[in-house]
Order: sequence, then structure tokens, then C-alpha cells
Amino acid sequence: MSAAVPQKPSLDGLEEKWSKRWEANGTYRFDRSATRSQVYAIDTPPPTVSGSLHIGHVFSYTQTDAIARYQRMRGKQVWYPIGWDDNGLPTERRVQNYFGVRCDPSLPYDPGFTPPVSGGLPKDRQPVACSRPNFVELCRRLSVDDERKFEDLWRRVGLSVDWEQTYTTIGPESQRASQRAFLRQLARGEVYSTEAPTLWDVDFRTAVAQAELEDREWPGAYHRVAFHRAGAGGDILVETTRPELLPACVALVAHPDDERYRPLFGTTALTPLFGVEVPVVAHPLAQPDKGTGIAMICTFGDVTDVVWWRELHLPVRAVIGRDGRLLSDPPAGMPARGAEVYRSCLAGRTTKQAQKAIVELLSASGELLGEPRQIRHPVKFYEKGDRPLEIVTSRQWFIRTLARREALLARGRELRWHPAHMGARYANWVEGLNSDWLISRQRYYGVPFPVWYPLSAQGEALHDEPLLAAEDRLPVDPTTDAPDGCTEAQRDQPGGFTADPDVMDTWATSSLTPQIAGRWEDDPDLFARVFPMDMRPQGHDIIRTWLFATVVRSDAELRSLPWTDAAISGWILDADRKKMGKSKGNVVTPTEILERHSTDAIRYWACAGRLGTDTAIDEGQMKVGRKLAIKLLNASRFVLGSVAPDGPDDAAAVTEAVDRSLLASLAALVDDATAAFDGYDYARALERTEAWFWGFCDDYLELVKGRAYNREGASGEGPAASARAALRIALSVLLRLFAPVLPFTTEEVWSWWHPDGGSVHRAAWPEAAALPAGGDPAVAATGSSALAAIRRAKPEAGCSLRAPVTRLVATAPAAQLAALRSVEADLRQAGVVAGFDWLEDDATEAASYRVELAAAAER
RNA sequence: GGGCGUUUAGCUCAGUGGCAGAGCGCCGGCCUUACAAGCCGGUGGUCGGGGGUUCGAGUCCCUCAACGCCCA
Repeated sequence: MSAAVPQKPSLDGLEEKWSKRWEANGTYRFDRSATRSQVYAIDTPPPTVSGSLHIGHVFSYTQTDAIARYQRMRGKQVWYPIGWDDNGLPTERRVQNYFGVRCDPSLPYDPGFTPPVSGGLPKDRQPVACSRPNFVELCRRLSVDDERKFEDLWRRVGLSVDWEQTYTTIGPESQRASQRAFLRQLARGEVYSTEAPTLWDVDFRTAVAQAELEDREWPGAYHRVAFHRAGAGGDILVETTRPELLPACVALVAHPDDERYRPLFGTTALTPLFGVEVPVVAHPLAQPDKGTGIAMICTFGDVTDVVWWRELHLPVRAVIGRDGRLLSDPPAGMPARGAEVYRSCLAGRTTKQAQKAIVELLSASGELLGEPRQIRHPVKFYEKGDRPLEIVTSRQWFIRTLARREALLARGRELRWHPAHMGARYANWVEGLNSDWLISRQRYYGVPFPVWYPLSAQGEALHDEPLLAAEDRLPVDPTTDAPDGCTEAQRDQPGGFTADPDVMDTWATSSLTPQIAGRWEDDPDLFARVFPMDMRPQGHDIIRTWLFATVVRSDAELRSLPWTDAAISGWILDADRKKMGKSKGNVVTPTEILERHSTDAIRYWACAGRLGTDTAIDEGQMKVGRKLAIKLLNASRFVLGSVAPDGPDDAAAVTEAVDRSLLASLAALVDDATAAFDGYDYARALERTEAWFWGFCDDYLELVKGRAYNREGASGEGPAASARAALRIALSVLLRLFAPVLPFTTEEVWSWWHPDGGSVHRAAWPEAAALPAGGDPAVAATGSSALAAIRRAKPEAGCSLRAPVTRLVATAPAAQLAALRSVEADLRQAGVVAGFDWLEDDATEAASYRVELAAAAER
């Protein structure tokens, strides 16, 4: 087959040309007639559309794409859908500002609703309230635009996803899957709702889950406070960082072995200022070396309080409301004088104001000893929050995870992790779980719970008798849809019904991406062909959230891992090795970098980074990638356009020892690269291929090009054909080995060669067995060493590389001499050598050379 | 405090018990019939420290240190 090779090949414009061509030809379309064993399925992370993509996304998504392309060339039908995560808080906030609206879930849906503005609310205007479904519509509207921009970038990056298979995490299909999975788990008793102390963000006004917590070092102060021993007289000194919670105190606690306090166990004490009688109790979680060794238990100051409260069966004296302010009424049972203090000094204050007030009161009463001692200590925050979390009691939905701990650990061991040590992160997290997974959020833009509650004649919600949506009605919004057998007129009426007000956390939906993308239950035929999936690519920062949650849901509903392999990418760091993030202000936008270096150059950089390894942005590496891509274009132009413009292409034509030698080392490369890709080590495959390719260009091609040209038939037709066949075979293999990493460059070259339209990305991955057997890799290596000796000698003697060599004297053992004799004709042309002396010396290990130059001889 | 990882050339990083590597950088040379965005050559090492196993350790074991991440 002859080739149509351009005069001046270039990387410019390849992205646009080939993205369009691939889309038009359906190159990456999934063939759903494939059976499960013929499919390679990827559970792509849906990027958050309300953010913007940065170079870190390009990094990890490109790594996934390289594996997808490899699997496709191995003959798999690659199921490679992509989703957009538009569900959740970030979109909510943007919509409020952009459209000037405020969600009021009590309002009915208004089909004709128009937001007051579009593009940002002026400061002097108040937001307009709208219903939750209207609000959700606006969220969708804003997301669609972002999704288009994202898609454009991903096409530019060359992701081989099937763009007919996209989903959004808020779309009706996702809502249906989320609600169905919820109802199934509820029916099996794996989901429950309960009134319980829950970590609460007072700014977002929502409960948050364990996975969303982070500890931050936060300033505080130990206040030494005097409790009074009931009856006996005397004080018990307690150190606390939260004196404002004194009215919420329900007990004092010390370690059971603490001799200092052992006599007090079973007695009671009176709280300062408020005079509430509380028991002195023992519990092993009390730390004798912290403060005075005895602590006050409040409902609730921190998570340890919750443990004590539960295990010691203490009463609740809540003082903090959902807005983070102290409740207007003191807890029940407070003596009148204390209650008066509470109402006049604390009610309605923020915790900060309340602390100040209570410190003043304690100082005045003499119950604060000494000055508060400033400290910094770890405090729990919502990862997106600005103020410490409080603990409030509220009704929340949970998915049981604690009871499945062992099963979930077993799933973690069953999963193949790349790199393997990431499995420890998962195990670590599962072992450390201390509460079930809280999935309800007191927000609006999310999947609603498909649940209503009957209202009693007194108008109280009967939470133990929920009305559930039938599966065939899903998705439902209980705030606008009435339960079966009820009418809208009964909503929020005594004897009628009321909607569950909450929405599911984002992770409760995105934990179902394999089910959503695979149309679980909506298209059972498709689902059976793609589930369980093969690969979950994601970052190591969300092992505890996305990966864990996906395993939980799949384990519960499908009694299976959601995928067999998890490919955990590293983080992208800026040039100073700082983690890149919006808050850090060091985000590099992908578009400018893609334009500066070309997509394949960026892909080269991304694929040089190994899984699990944090990688710095390195434009130097991108330049290397660009040079590689250009080199590939030039070498291809040379081979296909000049040296070997036509066949033969078959292995049988490769008769010369050095040519067979080259293809033998190529066969070893193919095996190496294949094993590397099978082990998700695209970086190794690239590294080996690149090194081999450079040697191919600089040594082999230089050595045999004269013979391949066959000027005036000087080489003989057989030897010339052998070189041409080897060159064309090697180039074909190289293009395919590079195709997963450099899709644009390789496709461009492939198109010169296959003008009838076949894509390299649908070509078969090379196989070592298809290459001629029996070649000895040492022959080409020895030939290279002779050529290198010549190329070294000429510059050292001050000669041009074209200067003639009068005589090359080689001393080598017999085997190497034979190899050298076989490339004598090639060396003669490539090195401009007039004559050879072959000296056998079996005592030496490596060949040594003496290069006699005409110019040197004159001296 | 617990867990995981990292530590190799100036920089970024490979390295599978058997002669310490690559790219970039730096220095020198070369228009050589694909590529000067190229080619040829050179420079550069306490493999974090210490101890052990082994005929042989960058690699396996122990220990210490620094850095990073996750969890508490």
C-alpha cells in the first residue's frame, strides 16, 4: 500500500481535524451487541460542572483515556460514558446569585416562573422566592452551559468517550435510580431515619456526614470553672473550652481508675451560675491528664459528649439551635434563678457572644478561677464550612454501614487497587467508621426522598409510618407530588400528609454512577453488558467518599463490587509542588497550555505520571512530548515518503539478520508494553516505547536507510526489500504502541498510510507473535556500537560526519564478528567506510573499534 | 497518637538481588539526503543515615531521620 505523505507535517490543527472526524465516524461509539466479556467498562468520575476544569482534570482523565484506548485496540468494546455532577451545594449557591432567587420548598411549583434577573443579582434587590422544582430547573439551566464547555475541552483533550452516553447527577434518570435504590434499601432495613445528635453546619444549616469532616487547628481557651459538691461542700474544678455550654451540662466525668475522683463517683454536683444538679460519673474515655482530669458532659459539645450521653444514659439539655444561636428557653429543670440568668444573658446569642457573657458572669461570681489559658486544638469542621460544627438533634436518614463493616473490608480486599497500597486508605477508613452514613441534607438542589408522612389529627408527622412512592412513579418530588390515594388538598393538613423536606447528599447519588450510566433497571439488557464494570478511575482524596460509597451501594443492591479495578490517580501540583486548588489561586487553565504545547504533548506529560504519584506541572516534560510527536511525524514521513514508500509489508520479506534482529527487539518491546498496560502502568509502556523509538530513529534507521534506498540497485533487491519491510512493520507497530498516548499524531500518520479511512484507534494492538521469530537482538545492537564508534571518532578528529573512513578495524569475539560482517554493507553506506578489518579475539567480551580517517592519516 | 507513601545526578523521575540509569539542564562538536523544534559526544552519584541477611543489596529485613498524605 502506498502512502500519501505531506511535504511538511505539523501538529497544528490536528486536534480539530481529528476530533471532528472521530465524531463523524463514530470511532468511539459503544456497540451494545457486545457481551459482557467483550466489554471494557469505565466508571468515569463526573466532574462538578459549577467549578471549572483545571490542568489536574486533564492529567487524570488522560491517564484513564490511555487505558481506554489500549483496551479498545485489544478488541474490547469500551463502555466509556461520562457524566456531569451538577447536583449539590456549589450549584445552589451560583444559582441564587445568578438568577436572584431563593428556594422556598413550601411554595408550589409554578410552570410559568421567570427569575427576576439572569447574570447576577444587583445588591439593592432582594432575591425572589421560588419552589424547589423551579429552583432545580434553574440549576439545570445554568449547568447545561457549563456542560457544553466541559465537553468541548474533553474533546480537545481527545478523550475517547462515547458522547452519546452522557448523564447528569440531577437528571431524571439519576433521580429515579437514587430513589429506587433508596426505597430498596429501606425495604431491606438498610436505611433508617432517626432523631439523633448530628454534626451540623450552622451556616449551611444542614447536617453533614463523617466523610465530609475535617479537623482544623483552631484557637480556644481552657476556662477553669468551679462546680459545687452537692451537700458535702467544697468545689470540683473543671477545665473546659466551651463554658457557654454550662447550661447544657448533664454530668461530670472522670476516668474510672482516677484515684482523685473515685470517691466522687455516684455523688452529685451543682453547676455554677445555673445550680443544676448533675451526677459525677466514670467512663474510660475521660482523660486523666487533660485539664484537671474531670470534664463536664454537655448535650452536645463534641462527639465524645455524644458517646457519653448514649452509653451513660444521660438526659438531653440542648441549648444550641440550628442557627448556631442559644435557644430562647433554658433546658427544662433549671432552677428559677439559673433560668433567669439564662434568659437575660444568653438566649438568642451566638456561641461566641454567649461565651463572653458567661465568662463575665463566672468572673463576677468568683466561679472562674484564674485567667483563661489560650490553646490551639483540633476542631471539627465541615470541609466546605467556615465555622466549627455544632451538634444538634434532628431527624436524619442513614444508610447502615457499621453493621456491614466486615463485608465492606472484604470488598476492599477483593478490589484490585492500582497502586496496591491505596487499598490501605480504604481499609483505614472503613475500620475507623464511627457512625452510619448520613445521607439527608437540609438543602434543595438534590434528589428528594420519595417519602411522605401522614399527619395526625393534631397535625403531627407520623415518622414511623412513612408513605412511600411506588417504584413505577419515580422520580417523584414529594413537595409537589401527592402520595398515592391522597390529594394535593390534604398537604400539610391535620389528618393529611406532609412531604419529607430533605434531599439526598450528593454522594448518595454519585455512589450510583455505575447504575446510572448503565441504566440499571431502566435497560436491563444494557446493564447486564456493562456491570460490574472494569475500572474506576479517581483521585485518592475521595476514596473515603466516592469510592467507599459506591462500594456500599453496589454491595447492598447487587451483592457485588461495582468494578474489578480501581485506578487511583495522584494529585497535580504546581511548579512549587503545592497542591493545586481554586482556593490556592494557583490554578493553571488547561486551554492555554493545550494551545501552547499541543494536546499530544500534554497527554505525554500526563501519561508520564504514574498512578498514585503526585505530579508537578512540568512544561519541560510537555516540550519533550511535543518533540516526540514531531519526531514521530518526521520519521513517519521519512519512512513512508522516502525510504520505504511502498511494500512489502509482510514478515517473510525480512531476510537480513540485522532487520530480523530489530524486529526481535521490537517483539520484546511489544510484550513489555502489553504487560505494562495490562497492569495499568501506561507510564512504563510509554517510557519503553519512547526509548525504543529513539534508538530506532538514531541507530537502526541511520544504519539501513542506504540499503533501503537501493540507489542504482547497489544493495540488491532482496536486501533492500528486507529493510523496507522491517521499517514499515516497525513503524506500524510503533504507531499502535503510541496511539493510546498520542492519539492525534498517530492518527494523522495512520491516515497517510490508510487513506481509505481506517482509524489507528480501531486497529488491533500489536502482537509479538505476528513479528518474525528467531531474530537475535544482539545483531542490531552490535551494528549500532560500530556506527557509534564511527560517529564518535569523526567529531573527535575534527571531521564532519560525512568524512570518509579509510578503514574500520574491529576486534571482537567470533559471534560479534559474524554480526558485524552481516551489517558490513550497511556500515559502509551509513559511515562512509572504505574498508574493514575483522580481527577475531575470543578473549574480549565486547567489540572494540579503531576508526582510521583520511583526514587523520594526513597529519 | 495510628496508618500509608516518598527519599537515587543540579531538576523531574525510572530501576524486576547481579557492571547505578533516562530525560531535562550544563559543556563541547556537527548543515549528516526525515527532523537545527535535529544529530553526535561529554559532564554529573555518600542510591536519606545506621545496622543486618546474602557470594553479591539502590532493591530484602531491622532501626533512625526528614518530607507528604490519610485517619484520630
